[in-house]
Amino acid sequence: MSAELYNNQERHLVAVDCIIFGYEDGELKLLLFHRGIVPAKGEWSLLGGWVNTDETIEDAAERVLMQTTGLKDIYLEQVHVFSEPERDPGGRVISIAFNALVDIKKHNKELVREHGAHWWGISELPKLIFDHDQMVSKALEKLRQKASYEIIGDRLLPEYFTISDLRTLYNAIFQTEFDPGNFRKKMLTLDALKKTNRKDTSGSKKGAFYYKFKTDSKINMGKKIKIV
Amino acid sequence: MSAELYNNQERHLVAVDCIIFGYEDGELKLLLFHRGIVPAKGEWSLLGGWVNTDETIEDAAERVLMQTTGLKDIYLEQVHVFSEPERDPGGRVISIAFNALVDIKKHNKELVREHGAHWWGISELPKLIFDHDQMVSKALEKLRQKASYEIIGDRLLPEYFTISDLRTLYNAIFQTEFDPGNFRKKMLTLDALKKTNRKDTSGSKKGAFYYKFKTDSKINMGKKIKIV
DNA sequence: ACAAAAGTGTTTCGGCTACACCCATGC
DNA sequence: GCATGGGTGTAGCCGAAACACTTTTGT
Repeated sequence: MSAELYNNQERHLVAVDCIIFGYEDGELKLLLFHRGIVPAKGEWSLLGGWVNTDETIEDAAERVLMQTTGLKDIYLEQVHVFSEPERDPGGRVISIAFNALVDIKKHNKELVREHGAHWWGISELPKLIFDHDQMVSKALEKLRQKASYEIIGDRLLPEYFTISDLRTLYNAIFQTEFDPGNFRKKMLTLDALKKTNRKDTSGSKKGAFYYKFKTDSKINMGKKIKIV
Repeated sequence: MSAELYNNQERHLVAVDCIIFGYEDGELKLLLFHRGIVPAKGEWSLLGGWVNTDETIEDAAERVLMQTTGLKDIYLEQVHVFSEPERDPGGRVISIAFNALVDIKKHNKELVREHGAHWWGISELPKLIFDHDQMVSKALEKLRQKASYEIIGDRLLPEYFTISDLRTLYNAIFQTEFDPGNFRKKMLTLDALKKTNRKDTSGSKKGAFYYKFKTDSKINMGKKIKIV
């Protein structure tokens, strides 16, 4: 069993591209980068990086995110593999798209600025290079699906937040307006949130209680996948 | 813009592994292979193949399936990328797992026999090489999710089938017993099936009408992804 | 006649929806 | 007091689940 067993086979460049979601000012946002290398230098793109021999693709995505945003322990999820031979005019690159959910408040703004990055509202994205538009579209689809089955705020919101914050996040994700009363009831029946006794008075005169996620997160939405 | 732009980067072997689902005798089955090359020669594995430079990973999966089973136009869906550096003792191979749904009746049995393949019931699989067990587990999860949102029989069942056939397939997929009456009603409300006037009398004295899928398949199960 | 699967009907239950309606407070 | 968002209550609707019941026909 040597490493040369498969030597007759073609080898490929493998990359990861990260769709970095954040949430700020009631809007779902994506972190995009001015591409620093040819081809398409200077255009907007997702955060990408090469996969090395001694790491998994998840490791690679984590490393690239750490180097660029200073964040660690980021939620990552595979989205889709893009492998059109001509997708990157610079050469044949197989790229795995990853969803990354980050708390905008926490990332290292210096690092990000250095890398020529900018947060864009989900509904006003610029044209992206290559097939990155497709990646974003798949990523959003996946994010919505995920958000349908579990509360995903724990990665996008700060530690303490109000139910209204959570609702506004969901409004942004699904581009709709959820009924405040029904939304609250649904979220509370899931038994994933812990009420604190502090209030946020910035949003209303009455003030809204802060909640936080229970430690055993990963609560599902009760919508069991089930047919018939 | 030359093909040598990215020449400093490490290149990797990229493979596809196909989880080939079929349905026969009321059981969900997987097509497994006696591996023909070292390492792990002779052990059971999924159908795998290398990705070439001039093709997408989907092309590669299609090609491998065609060469091995003689089938074309097979339903394929990406499942997950497996990239542990040590997952294959023969070398660092990044593998993309694909779900393939085939009509067992249609494949080229000669070709398959030549390749030392065998259909295994989903509940009595042998130990598989490498991380192929994990692949199967992810594949099943994905299949169930898919089956929850759309009727998937059109790839696994013959052209004409009874509602009972469809129910038995679903029973096999979800390892449960759906209520015959409720199942029938649910499937018919989806408006995806077309009744014929021929009957299958093999299953009962009364006989059951054959149905076929409406041409515009891809009907979803009415379970809209929706929260609140 | 009877067994056995096909197919229909009925009742109950729980969750979602669409509201109406209090509550607390800053102005 | 009144406007504003926070928070609670409730009636109606709809689909899932459970299960009784009717139909058909080979034996």
